[in-house]
Amino acid sequence: MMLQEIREQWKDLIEEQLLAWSKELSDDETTISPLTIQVPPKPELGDIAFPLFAYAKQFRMAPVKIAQNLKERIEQLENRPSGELILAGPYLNIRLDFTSLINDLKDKVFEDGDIYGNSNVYDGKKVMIEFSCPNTNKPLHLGHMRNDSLGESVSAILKANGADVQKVNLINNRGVHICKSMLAYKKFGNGETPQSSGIKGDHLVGNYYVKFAQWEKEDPTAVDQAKEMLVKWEEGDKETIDLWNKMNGWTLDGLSQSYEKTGVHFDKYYYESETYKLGKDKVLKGLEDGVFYQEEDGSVWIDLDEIGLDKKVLLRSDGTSLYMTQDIGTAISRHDDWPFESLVYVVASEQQYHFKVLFYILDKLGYSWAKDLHHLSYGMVNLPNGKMKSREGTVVDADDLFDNLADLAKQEIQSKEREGLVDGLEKTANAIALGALNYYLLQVDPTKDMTFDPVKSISFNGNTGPYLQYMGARISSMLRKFDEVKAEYEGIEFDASLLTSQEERELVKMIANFPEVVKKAGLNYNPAIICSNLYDISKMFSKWYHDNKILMAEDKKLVVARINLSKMVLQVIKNSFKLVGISYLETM
RNA sequence: GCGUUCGUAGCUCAGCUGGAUAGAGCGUCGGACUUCGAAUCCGCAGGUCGAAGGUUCGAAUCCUUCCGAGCGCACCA
Repeated sequence: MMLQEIREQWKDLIEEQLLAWSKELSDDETTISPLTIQVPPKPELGDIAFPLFAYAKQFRMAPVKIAQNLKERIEQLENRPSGELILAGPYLNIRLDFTSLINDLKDKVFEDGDIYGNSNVYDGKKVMIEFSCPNTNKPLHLGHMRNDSLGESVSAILKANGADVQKVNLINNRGVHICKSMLAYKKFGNGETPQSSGIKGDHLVGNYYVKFAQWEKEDPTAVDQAKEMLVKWEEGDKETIDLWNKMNGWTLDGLSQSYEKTGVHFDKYYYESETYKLGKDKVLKGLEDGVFYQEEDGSVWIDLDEIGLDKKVLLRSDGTSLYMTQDIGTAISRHDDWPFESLVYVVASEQQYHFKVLFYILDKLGYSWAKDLHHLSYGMVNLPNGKMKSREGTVVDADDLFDNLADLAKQEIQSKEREGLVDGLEKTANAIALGALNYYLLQVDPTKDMTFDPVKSISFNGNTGPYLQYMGARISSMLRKFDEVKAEYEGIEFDASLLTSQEERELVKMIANFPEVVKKAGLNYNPAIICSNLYDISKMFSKWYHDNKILMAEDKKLVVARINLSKMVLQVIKNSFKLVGISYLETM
C-alpha cells in the first residue's frame, strides 16, 4: 500500500463518518464539504493531518470536540486503514504504520528503479515543446541558458508524466540583424575564418555584430546598407546567399558545440529562412473567411477587441509578412509535421502579448489544437546592477560562464587531491559545472525574474548542484563498500521495523511522496518543485548519515536496513537528477 | 495611460489551490574530522511577509486601494 492510497483511504473514511454523523443529527444534512489533507508541522503530531475547522458551523460544535467524537467513532470500526489516530486539538491526525509502508515502498522503488516516480497524467499525449531559438548573429548568453535548462527539464518532466514529447528549435537565421554581422564581415573581415583565427564560429560572427554597432555610430548609412543587403538576400543574390551560408554555418557549428557541452538536444530543427513565408497564405485565407479585415492601403489586420486588446497588423501594405504572420505559419506546419495535441513555447515573459495574440488567432482560424497551446513564460536573468546590456558589455557569455565553472570544479577536485579517484578530471569537472548551472537556473520559479551574481553565485557549497551530486557520490561510495563485503550479510533479512528514528521516518515519507512531486512539477511545468524536493531529501539524508552509522552500524540487521534505505534515497536522487539536468557521479 | 508579472531575513530564494511557532542557502560569529567521503553536519544572531483596508473561526497566501519595481502595448524580431 502506497502513501497516496493510505491518505485517500483515511480521507474517505473520515468523510464517510462525518456524513453519517451529520445524518444522525439532522435528516436535512446530507452533504459535507470535502476534507482537506495536510502535513503536520511537527513529527510528534503524526504524519497526516485533517483540519476540522470547516465543520464547526454545520455541527455547531468546536473543532476540538468534533475531532474527539470522530476519533471515538472511528475507533469503534473494525475495518480501518493502517495507522493510528492522534488527537491534535482541532486536527485529527494519523500516525502511519511505517513497517508495512516501508516494506511496500521498498518493493515498489526497487522494482520500478529508474522509472520510480513516473506518472501517467499525460498518458501518451503528444506534446511539442519549442525552446532555445537563437539568432545566428551572436553566441549564446546567460538568458539562453535559462531557456535551454527550462526546455530540457520541462521536456524530461513531461516525459516522466507519460507524455510523448518532441523537442524543437527554431533558428532565427534571417533578417536585418543577421545582415548586420554579414555586412561588417564583408567590410572588415579580410577573409578571417574560425580556422584562421582559432575563434569559435558563433563568437567570430558575434564579433562582427559588435563591429557593426561601432561602425553604425560613425556611418549613418550603415543601417540602410544592411537593409539593402536583406533585399538582396530575399532576391536570392548569389554572393549574399553564399556569405550568409558561410557565416550561418560558422554560428551553427559553434552553437551545436555549446549545446553538446550543456546537454541540450532537439528532435527537430526549424529555420526561419524556410518558414518565414508560411503564414501569408493562411492569413489571406483568413481574410477570405472574414476572420481578418483589410485596410485601404492593403494591409491585413485582426481586431482583438474580444480579448480586450487593440488591433494587430498581420500583413504589411506591401504584402510582406511579419513576426506574427510567420509564427502562425510555423505553428500550422509543425502540426502538419507532427500532429501534436499540445504545443509549449518556452519563451521569455516579454513575449506574453505576442503569444496571447497568436493563440487567439489560431483559435479564430479554426484549429482545434489551438486550445492547448502554452506559453511557458520565464523571467529575465538580471545582474546585480540590473539588466544585461550588450552595448555596455555586461552580457554573460554562455561558453565563458561554463568554462569558468568547469575550471573552478577542476581546482576543487585537485585541491582535495581527488584527481586520481575521479572518473576523468575533465569529464567530472564538466559534469559538476553543468549540474551547478542547471540547478542554479532551475531552482527559481520559472515565472520570476532572477538575479545572477557572477562572483557570488558560483559556489559549490550549500544549496547547489554539487552539494546534491556529493550526496549521490557519498551514497554510491558507501554502497560500493557494502558490495565488497556483501557475503557477510548473506541470509540477513531486511527488517523495516528497525527504521524508527525521526530522520528515517522523514526519509521514508519523502521517498513515498516523490511521485506526487513529479506529478505536481508536470502539471505546473515547474522544475523548481523537483529542485526543492531534491534538496530537502538530500539534506535530510546528510543529517541522518552524519548522526548514524550505516555500514558501520553495530548490528548486521541494522546495516541491512539502513543500506536499503540509502538505496531508496539514492534512487530518488538519481531519478530527480534526470529531471533537472544534473549528472549522477559515482565519484567526484 | 492601458495590460501583465512581482515585492518574504543584509544578499539569493522557498512557502502562495487560506490552517498549527513563516523556512532554506549565502554571509557574520561559534562548535564538530584516530569512525561509512568535512563539496559535510550542528548551534547563535537576523522578519511590522511593501503599506492600509476587507473577506474568514483563521491571511505571507484570497479581494480592493495605494506605494515601489520589471516586462509589454511597432506595417522590428
